[in-house]
Amino acid sequence: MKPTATADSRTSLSADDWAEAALDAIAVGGMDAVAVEPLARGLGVTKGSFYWHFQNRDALLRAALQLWERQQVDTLLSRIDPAASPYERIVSLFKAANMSVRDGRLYLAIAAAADNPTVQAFVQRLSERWISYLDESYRALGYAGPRARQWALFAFATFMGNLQVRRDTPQMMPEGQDFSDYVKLMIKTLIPREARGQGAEEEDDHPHVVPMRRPGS
Amino acid sequence: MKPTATADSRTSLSADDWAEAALDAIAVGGMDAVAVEPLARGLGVTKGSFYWHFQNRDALLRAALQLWERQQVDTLLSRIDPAASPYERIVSLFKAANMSVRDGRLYLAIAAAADNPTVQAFVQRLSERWISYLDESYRALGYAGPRARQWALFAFATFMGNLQVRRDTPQMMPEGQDFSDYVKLMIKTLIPREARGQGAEEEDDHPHVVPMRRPGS
DNA sequence: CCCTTTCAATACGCCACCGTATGTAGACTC
DNA sequence: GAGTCTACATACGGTGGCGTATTGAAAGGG
Repeated sequence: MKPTATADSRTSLSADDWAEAALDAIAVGGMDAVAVEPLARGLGVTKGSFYWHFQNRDALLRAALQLWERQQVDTLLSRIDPAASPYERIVSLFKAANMSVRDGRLYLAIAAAADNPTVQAFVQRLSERWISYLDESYRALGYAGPRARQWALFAFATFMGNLQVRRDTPQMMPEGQDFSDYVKLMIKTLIPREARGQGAEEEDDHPHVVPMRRPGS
Repeated sequence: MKPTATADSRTSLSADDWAEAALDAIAVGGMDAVAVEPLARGLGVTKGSFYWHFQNRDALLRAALQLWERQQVDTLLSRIDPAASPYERIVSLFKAANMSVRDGRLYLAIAAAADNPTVQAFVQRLSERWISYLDESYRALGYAGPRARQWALFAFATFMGNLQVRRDTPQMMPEGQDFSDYVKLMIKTLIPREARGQGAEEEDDHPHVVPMRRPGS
């Protein structure tokens, strides 16, 4: 697992160690926590070390964001089990979003700084990836283009919103069985019907969610 | 519309002017933008003025948050038309959430600082209010206690997520008719069935799809 | 007219962080 | 065992924001 460059590690630091420390700092204190001297203190060195590895603060930020993007893409790719049904893929994505508290905070903190030109491209690429992944899953569920995109955005927004609620008002989140029910409700609502593996290939305007009889009015 | 204390206003400032300026700054630059000297510059004065109206920066923050809370409660109360159906109330809440870009950014920025002890109480009270409002609406739609609460949280999270997407990756948001369809999809999905309110205008091309039926039917 | 009150300008010390310049201990090189 | 490269430490100047202390000016009140 590598020393991870904790303060007691006596081996010398690498640029990646700084980037990881920066991500940890972002998850806790937001983008402004990427400050050279505090990070150096946390790593048990002085900024003399930092300016050997990086040209300036922004270079560290870019390195951290690249590391973040790689990690995000990895977790996304790890969800792509080719044998899995679209339903399973969306569900596992949903559960991944609720898994690591740190990663959630990290995502939110970075996204919140999307007005920063250094950050913008990363956030856009990542968001696009997630939404595209969802989009494809919904297409595989039989939804036509625009509809699939709408469902994908809907699901993505719900993911993000849950991250937020968990971060900002965790006491609002139900616990235990109630939480399970909550998640199940969202999953059932966001993935209507076709839990079955085979993707329909219909070209209709709206979800071809056939086997639902109309409400008898 | 009151002078709003723009830089050219020659009348002397009030504490409320500072609080409003602080809210504007938060909406644009986050909590850290509540900085005495920059705000003073924006108002066309020096911090000599500020420290006459406030004891310190945190006092301004509290004043701004109180102003924010009042405004939020007002917009919430303005949604409570006693004659409106629960359906209409949720819909109008949903549309209110998509209305003012500034207010959205404001909410997100403040919520993101919920770890700050000064901010925490405000965010919790406000979130609780919104969720309770949704909760009651869902109860009025016939959902039992835990279920109504789950739907309320679900809807709230979706609201927040949409705010985020609009702030961080606005180009992901559909536009024009596609956006309308997107909103309609969310509304139809989040408010299942009981569109009893006669004000519900459904000029939709296909019959109202029943999103889900109780399991084990 | 003076005097108080209100609102603001100016000047100061303090701290945190950025970036640079330079020093330096250890390893490695031959 | 002198040179060189690596990975830091130290010291310095600069910037931006906080808070305080002091001064100033205009308005209204007696």
